Amino acid sequence: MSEERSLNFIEDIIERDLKEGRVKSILTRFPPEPNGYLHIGHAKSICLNFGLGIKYGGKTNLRFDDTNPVTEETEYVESIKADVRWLGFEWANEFYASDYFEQLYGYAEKLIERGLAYVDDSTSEEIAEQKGTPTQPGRRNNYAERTPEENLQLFREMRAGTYPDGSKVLRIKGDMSSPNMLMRDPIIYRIKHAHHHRTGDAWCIYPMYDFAHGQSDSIEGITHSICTLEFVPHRELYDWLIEKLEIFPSRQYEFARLNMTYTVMSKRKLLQLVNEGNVESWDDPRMPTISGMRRRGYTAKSIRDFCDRIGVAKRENLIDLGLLEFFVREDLNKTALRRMAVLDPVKLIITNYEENKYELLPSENNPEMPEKGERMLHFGRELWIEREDFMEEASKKWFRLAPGSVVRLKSAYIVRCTGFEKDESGKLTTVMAEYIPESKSGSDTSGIHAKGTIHWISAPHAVTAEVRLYDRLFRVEDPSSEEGDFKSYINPDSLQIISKAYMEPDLLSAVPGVPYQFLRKGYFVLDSVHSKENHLVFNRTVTLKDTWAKEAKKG
RNA sequence: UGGCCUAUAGUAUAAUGGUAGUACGACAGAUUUUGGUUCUGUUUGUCUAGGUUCGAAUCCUGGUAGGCCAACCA
Repeated sequence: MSEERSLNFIEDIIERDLKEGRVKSILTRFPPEPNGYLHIGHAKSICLNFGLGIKYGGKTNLRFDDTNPVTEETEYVESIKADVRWLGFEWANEFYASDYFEQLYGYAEKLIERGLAYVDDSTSEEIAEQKGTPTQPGRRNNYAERTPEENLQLFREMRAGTYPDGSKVLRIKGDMSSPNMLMRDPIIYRIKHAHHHRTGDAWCIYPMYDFAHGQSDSIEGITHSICTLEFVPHRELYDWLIEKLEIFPSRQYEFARLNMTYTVMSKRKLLQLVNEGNVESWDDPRMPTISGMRRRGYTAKSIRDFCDRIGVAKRENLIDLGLLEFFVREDLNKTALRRMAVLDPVKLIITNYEENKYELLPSENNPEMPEKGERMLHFGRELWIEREDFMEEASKKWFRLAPGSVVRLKSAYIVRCTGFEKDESGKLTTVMAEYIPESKSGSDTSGIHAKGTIHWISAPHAVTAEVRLYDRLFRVEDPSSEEGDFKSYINPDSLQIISKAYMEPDLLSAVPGVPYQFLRKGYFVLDSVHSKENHLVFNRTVTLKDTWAKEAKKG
């Protein structure tokens, strides 16, 4: 799989750092905020960070960036850990920014003592107003004149809980006329009398991202701190703080985040879809979340291969959902057991086959893996076939059933269609055919060539199950870039429920996570949420490539 | 109207001053008891204008286009 490929720009940097001895070994980290579920964009970051650790014989930490107690929950921590593990990665250490609160507080006092930070009593509106604009410099207020002693006392009182939320902040004494807005005296501590999922009520002041992330990197000795492009402006502050604090010089590098067609990739928007009931949950199989994809039947390998292939660069991108599907099919084709299932059933009567007689016919479990063996299928007079496999008036390109046509029933006999019946409304109810006894699969002596092969299931032996077919969540390629509310571009037909499909009886023993290919219909997996012992529910992971559908569309 | 980041086939990504390549897609064909798989072939590209150089996708300058930055979010 991993044939030699050229390096991405981060690998270039790492190889140079290793070669020139700037670092002896590398240490990366995956640093999610536990305020939501991980999505495929995070998978790119996970594969990058952990992949680099593995590739260069280094290590990777999992660090929760839990500096904002009001948005973070233990539930998210657990789901994130499960998702990273499921993707196939193991972290060297599990850390939390909150582990470092005491140390970070010490750093802050150090800055105050050196006159590099001050306590500001302004409101957030005043601070914003004084900040200026990208084209106009900001101005500093009188609070910036406070002495280190004064600041130290105020900051200690902030920590002690003397002041209410929003009444004071600690700011860096930066450069109010910097073209980089982030350097204009950024806030590094704010007062929040809130319960933290790990530190409980021990703290009422919390560090901001810029005073936690880089410092955590340094504390852990992270050599290469890899983040997404929107943090580019933060790098100047990241480096400034390392220099002033005289701590381990981690370095930040930025890459372009993943965007994919027909979905959205921001936690805020995904949360909205969940909260407003557009999807069932974070792990709805239509969601671009890791948990949603897992439930849908995407494999960890296919996601890793995808992340590998899309590469790492600094250019904005919008990747075709079809590429992910390609890797899903590629993996599943090799591993999924073949089964027959009829989703939209119509009776097929083999008129010259004896009533109440059945025979058992073998069929391969996976043509890609002969060692997976065969299972036996019941064949008899009454079968279920797919409604779309019959056409009353067919063109010469039609290989399936039509009056007079000849097709192979997969792993069974060749049949010749002799007739059909419709109900009063004109809906097809039954197809009639005669089988050719000497055309039996494996020992075909009929000399007849059938152009098409269709799947089927013995009517008396079939079990029923619910099947859920999914389509893209949005009607447009890039919902976030369209006019107006992104939710107005939701695809109303993203979920189709088939309440009664017929399938092979051994599917009764299916378990979530084990993929099947329903012949000619796609890859399916048992749904981990809705499936019950007496009510099977299968999710369609992805369709098979369908060149016929494309041909038919051409007219 | 400031600063920063970016620009290579339809979509991604490589070529690190020296033959523009790879994957997906599309198209055509072969194989096939899944209109699947597999195999073969074809197709399409360096944003623009200058400059440096024997030689530029690559370096420089201007332009154009897209993205990011004015949260007590991360």
